[in-house]
Amino acid sequence: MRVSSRGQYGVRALAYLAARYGEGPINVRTVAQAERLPAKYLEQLLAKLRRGGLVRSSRGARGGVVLAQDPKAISIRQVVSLLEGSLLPVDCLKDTNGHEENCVAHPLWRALHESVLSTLDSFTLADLAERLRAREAKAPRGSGMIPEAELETVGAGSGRSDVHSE
Amino acid sequence: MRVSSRGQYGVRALAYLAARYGEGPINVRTVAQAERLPAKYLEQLLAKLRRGGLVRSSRGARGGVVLAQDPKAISIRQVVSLLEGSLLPVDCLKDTNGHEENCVAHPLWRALHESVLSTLDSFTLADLAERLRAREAKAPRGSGMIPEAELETVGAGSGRSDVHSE
DNA sequence: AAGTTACCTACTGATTCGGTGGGATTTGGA
DNA sequence: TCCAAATCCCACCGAATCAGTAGGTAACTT
Repeated sequence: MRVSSRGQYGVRALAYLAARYGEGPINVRTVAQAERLPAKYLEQLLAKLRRGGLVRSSRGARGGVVLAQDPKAISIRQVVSLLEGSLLPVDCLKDTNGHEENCVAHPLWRALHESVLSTLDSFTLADLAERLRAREAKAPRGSGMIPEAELETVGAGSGRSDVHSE
Repeated sequence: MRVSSRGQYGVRALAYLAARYGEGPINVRTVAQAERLPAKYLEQLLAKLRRGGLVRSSRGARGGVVLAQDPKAISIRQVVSLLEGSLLPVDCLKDTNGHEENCVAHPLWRALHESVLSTLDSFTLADLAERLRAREAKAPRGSGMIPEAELETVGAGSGRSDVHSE
């Protein structure tokens, strides 16, 4: 029941983009450095997310990557699902033709699957962006924690879904 | 977010044992044939489950494997957890020292983890055994005889306690 | 004693994971 | 116009995990 590094990296990268939503394109290397991720690998992950419609990109100088939608509108399920492929815990859930339940533990796996989807649906990029901004405000550069690239004023008005605010 | 074949095989095997709980040792080859699982592989899985205290075994002729507890008292979480190792979706949940949340998405992964555990806790081997018996009654193996002794319903509810922590 | 069964360890082919590397293409700016 | 910056695309690669096999040893029944 692991979430691979693809999923984790992707979530972190998009959370970073979400925290800067509205500021225009950010290039991949910047994201990679800020989140301490391998740049070329992240490039591939973002390409997948672009093909999945979650980000838009522009090439050439001053190009970069931007979220395709408002952070509030992007659930973690969308992100993880694109990077991880199917989230089905077992193959016997595959036949959605609705007739035969081939495996004995079918109700179990189905419950597990829906529980996972439901949880992943209940978080959005806006939730993570909020935490990320809070952390950046708390640990400005120089302190040992998270050296951040540039912390210019993040004035973007964030309407946040307050489901998971703590 | 896959459950490996180890986990699935183990659940099926224990469900089979659960459906025959109280009938004494059943040898591994029988279980393997009934559930269409590779015998030698299943042997390894059951060894793990034995070391984890979920089954007891006896060697030699007429030996075999038996559930160590009432099927109602064994949750699927225990089974999967033993075979799959840690069920933590990501490593940043590892430090249970309760103070530092190192990763930004920590609340997300924690919610995911608990949602998984909760679902896996809510099913027991007795649940699966019931379905298994129902299936066998409906489609008895045509040529080979799978001895289908009727079991009386196992005694009244023992609330399963959450012994298990990660 | 003989046969049956679980136990244990080692090995293995296939697949996935987690990246790297190198180029081609597009774009903005001097 | 030309260069630098950036994404895009694809091939490759070592390491780890997965899903078993194989074979011998120990214990138990008859």
